[in-house]
Amino acid sequence: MMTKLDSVQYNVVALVVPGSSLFETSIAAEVFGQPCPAPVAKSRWYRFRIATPLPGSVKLDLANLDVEHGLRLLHNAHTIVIPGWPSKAIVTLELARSLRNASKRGARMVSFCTGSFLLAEIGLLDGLTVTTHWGAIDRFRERFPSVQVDPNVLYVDNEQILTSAGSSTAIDLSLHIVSKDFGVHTANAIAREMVTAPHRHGGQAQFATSQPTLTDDPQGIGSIIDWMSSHINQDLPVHEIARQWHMSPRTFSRRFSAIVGEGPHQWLIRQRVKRAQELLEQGHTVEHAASLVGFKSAMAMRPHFKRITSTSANQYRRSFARP
DNA sequence: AGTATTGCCCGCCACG
DNA sequence: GGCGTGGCGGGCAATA
Repeated sequence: MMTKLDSVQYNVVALVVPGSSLFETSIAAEVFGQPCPAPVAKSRWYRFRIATPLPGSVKLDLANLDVEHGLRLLHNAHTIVIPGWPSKAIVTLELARSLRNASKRGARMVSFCTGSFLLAEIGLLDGLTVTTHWGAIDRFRERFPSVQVDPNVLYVDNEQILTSAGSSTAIDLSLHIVSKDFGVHTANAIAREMVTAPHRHGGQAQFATSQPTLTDDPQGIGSIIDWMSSHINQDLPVHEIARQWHMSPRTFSRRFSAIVGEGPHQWLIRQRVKRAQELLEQGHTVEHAASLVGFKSAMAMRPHFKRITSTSANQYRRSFARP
C-alpha cells in the first residue's frame, strides 16, 4: 500500500490514444503539471507526463499531440489518469496488462468522463460504485452490469480508483486529489491559479441540463451563502436563517438545495470542515480548529471530518500541518 | 455505550 | 392544469 510518506515522488501519467479527449488531457496537465507551489517540497511534487501505446503524433479528438512516451511509463507511475476514452478504441492485450499490473502494485487509477469505460473494460471496476459522463450512463450500465454507477455525483473516490463525471468535473476530481495529497490549502492555490471554484459539490444533474451559476439566482441565494460563510462560526439554525430572509424554512431549504445541491445544514457542516482543514494545516490543534469554525467541540467535528475527508482530523493535522 | 431529544430534510398535499 | 409556495409528519441523523 502506497502512502503519502513513503512515495518520494508522485509520478502522474496520463494515458491517451487516438481520439482521447484533448480537453481532459489538458486538465490533467494543467493541475498535475503545475510548477511546485511554494510550501510543498519540490521533491514531493507531481511529475506529470503523457503516455500512449504508439509514441509519436497522436490524433486526439480536437488536435494532434506529440507524445514521446510509451506504455513503459505506466510501470512506475504512482497515478494513472485516463481522460475521456473514445468508444471505438481497441484495448490491446499489452495495454490491458500494463494497466492491470499497475493497479495490482497499488497505482492510483483515475478516470475522467468516459475514461471509466477503459477501467471497466479491463475489470478494475467490478463491484465498485463509480461515475461517468451522464450521457454515457445507459451504455455503461448495459455493458458493465457488475459495476454500480452513481449519476448524481461529480466524482467518486474509492481510494485507489477515482472516477469523475462529465468533462469539467475532471477539474473537481483533480483538485480533490491534490487536496488528498497536499492538503486543501495547496488545492486552493492551484484552483486560484486556474481561476476556478476550489470545490463544487452536488449532483451532475444540475450540470447536465442547465448550469446554475450565481448569475441565475433570482432568489438571491448567493448573498445568503455569503452571509452564512461569514457567520459560519456561529450557531446557525436553518429556520433562523429562513426567518431572517423572510422565507419559510421549507422554501429556504428548497431554494438552497436547488442552487447548491445539498441542504443548508449539510452545506454548513461541509464548509466548517473545509475551513477546519486549513486551520489544521496552519498548525492549530484539533480542538482549537473545531471551535474556530463553529463546531461546539472537537468531538462534534470528528465524525463529520472523517466522513467528508475520509481521514481523521488528527491524522490530517499530522500529515499537513506546517509549523 | 445507550438513550432521549432536537433539528434537518424530504415527500406529500393543499392553496393561490 | 402548471407552478411556486408553505405547512405537516415521518424518518433519520446529530447532539446532549
